[in-house]
Formats: sequence, C-alpha cells, structure tokens
Amino acid sequence: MEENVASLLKKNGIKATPQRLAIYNILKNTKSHPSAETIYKGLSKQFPTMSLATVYKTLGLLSRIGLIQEINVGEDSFRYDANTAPHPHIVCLKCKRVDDVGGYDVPQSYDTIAKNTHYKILSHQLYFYGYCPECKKGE
Amino acid sequence: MEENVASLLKKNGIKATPQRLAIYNILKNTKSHPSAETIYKGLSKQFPTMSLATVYKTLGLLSRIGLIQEINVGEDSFRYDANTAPHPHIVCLKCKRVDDVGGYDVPQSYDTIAKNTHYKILSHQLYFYGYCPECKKGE
DNA sequence: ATATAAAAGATATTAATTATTCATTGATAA
DNA sequence: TTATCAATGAATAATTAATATCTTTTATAT
Ligand SMILES: [Mn+2]
Ligand SMILES: [Mn+2]
Ligand SMILES: [Zn+2]
Ligand SMILES: [Zn+2]
Repeated sequence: MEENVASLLKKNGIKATPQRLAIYNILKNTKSHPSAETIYKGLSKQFPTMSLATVYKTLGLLSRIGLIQEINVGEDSFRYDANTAPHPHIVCLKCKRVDDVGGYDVPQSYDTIAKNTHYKILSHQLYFYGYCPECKKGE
Repeated sequence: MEENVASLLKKNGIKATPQRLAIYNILKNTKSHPSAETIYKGLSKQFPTMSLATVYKTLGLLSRIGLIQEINVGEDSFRYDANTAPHPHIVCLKCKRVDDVGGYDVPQSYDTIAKNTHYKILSHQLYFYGYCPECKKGE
C-alpha cells in the first residue's frame, strides 16, 4: 500500500520523500478528515523540522494527482481525505468534527441532471449538517 | 414583497435600512448566486458610499434570521441565495457560475442517516461540479 | 422635532493559504 | 558511488475573505 504510493509518485516523476509518504499515511490511516494544520501538528514529533509550507505543498500535490481529495465543509479551513471516491460527509456544527456517512449517496448517473442543466457533470459533493453524538447531549 | 421584508426586519428589532433592503432585493431578483463582492459592486452605482463591511454584516444578518441562505461551493468565497429552501446547486469548474438544479434532491427524511451516524441532522447541501453550457464548448 | 440606540462607513485586523527566495539536503538514475 | 535535479526548511511576504473597531450618520419611537 505504501509501496503503491511511492511508485505512483515516481511514475508521475515526483520524488517519494518521507514527508510526502508520512502525510499520505496519516490520511490513509484516519477517519477524521484532518486539516493541514492538524496534519502538521500530528507530524511534529516524527518530523520536528517539518515545514507547514511543505504540508500545504504536499496536500496540493496529492490532490492534483488524485491520491487524496480536498473537502470543504464551509467553515474555516479545508479538510483532507484519502478516500477519493465520492461519498457524503456529515459535519458537527458545534465541534466541527467531520465524519463519513453510510447508507446514502447520490445516484451515480448524472444523466437526468445533465439533461435539466445542460452542464457536463463530473462530480458531486453531499454534506449533512447537525450535531454529533457528543455535542447533541448538550443540545 | 419589499414591504414584507421591511416589516419582518422591524419585527425582529432590526432597522430596515435602504442598504439592507437593496441587498435583499438583489438576491431576490437574481438567479446568479452572487458573492459578497459581486453584490458590493452591483450596488456601487446606487450606493456610492456603501461599505463592503456593510454588505458582509447584512448578509450575515439576513442569513441569521432565515431570509437568505449562504452556500459554499468549495472555491473562493461564499455565495448567497434568497431561496432558503434546500435545493441542489451546480458549479462550473471553469467560469465559477452557479446554477440551480431541477429534478433531483436528497430525500428530506434524515432518519436513515441519523440512525447510521448517530448525529442529529438539521440540514444538507448538495453540489454538482462540471462545465456549464458555455464552457463545455471549449471542452 | 428630538432623543437614542442601531447601523453605516472607513479603516484596521485576523487568519488560511499561497508564493518567493535561497541555502541545504536527499531521492533517484546511471 | 556519484552526480543531478528536485524537494525541504526557513523566513518572509503577498493574497484574500471575512471580522472587528471606532466615529459619524440615521431609522425609529416618542
Ligand atoms: Mn470521507
Ligand atoms: Mn439556488
Ligand atoms: Zn460535535
Ligand atoms: Zn462556465
């Protein structure tokens, strides 16, 4: 898996540096949809000299070659996800937690919508908003 | 219609200023989902002294009392819509145009998703991405 | 008409992100 | 193993959307 990423980077003429692999692995091994800042902090022990600019550059790079996706929940900063398949997300309005949603997604055939809008449709994003299990206790 | 808005503002203890009514009317009379900046420019002839801060403050206010909704298409800035009902949008990846989508929306019962996620769900947003009729010509 | 609290306008500030520069380091191919 | 070219890190600056601050103006109730 990590091997795959390294070779995929090389195939694109991009060097497989430890920083890049570490950033990708963080995303691959979490369900928390972290922000650039969160990833940066999470790597500070392993890479004390890691630059925040490197994190941003790497996230942009990985997005560009389709290894991760950028998701925008509407507040503050971007979140990142190693699951590049279209899938819905749910956002806690209080603590800003972002989770995956199972059990529902938009039909993958865009034909009807394309006919109605006359757009050529490539992708979609579906977001739900509400209160997570923790935050809904305090209403 | 404009009368309604003015009285609704007053009912909430909010002053019905010409600037606020003008901003609301722009949104009520367009299908283009303008940004704060676009609204600001659109009012510059009618209100040469209008401050951009006033536009932002008013848009926040109108959103808060439910007269308009804020939509986030994932790029650059927020867009605003006087149609406060949940409805999907489609975004042109090239020219950033935002249109309404007819013929499809998420089922309004959140029961299944609530059961799966254990969230209390309040709302959703559905965005499609692609190329508008104009931009898809140049592929 | 007047008083008053709210809002407007002007300006400054915040904060995420991107960009620039440049010396040092290191991944990769030969 | 070595040379090369890309990437890192550090420091700093630029962007840009959005907010905050403060003084002046004004909508509204009396
Ligand atoms: Mn996800
Ligand atoms: Mn709309
Ligand atoms: Zn929460
Ligand atoms: Zn377009």
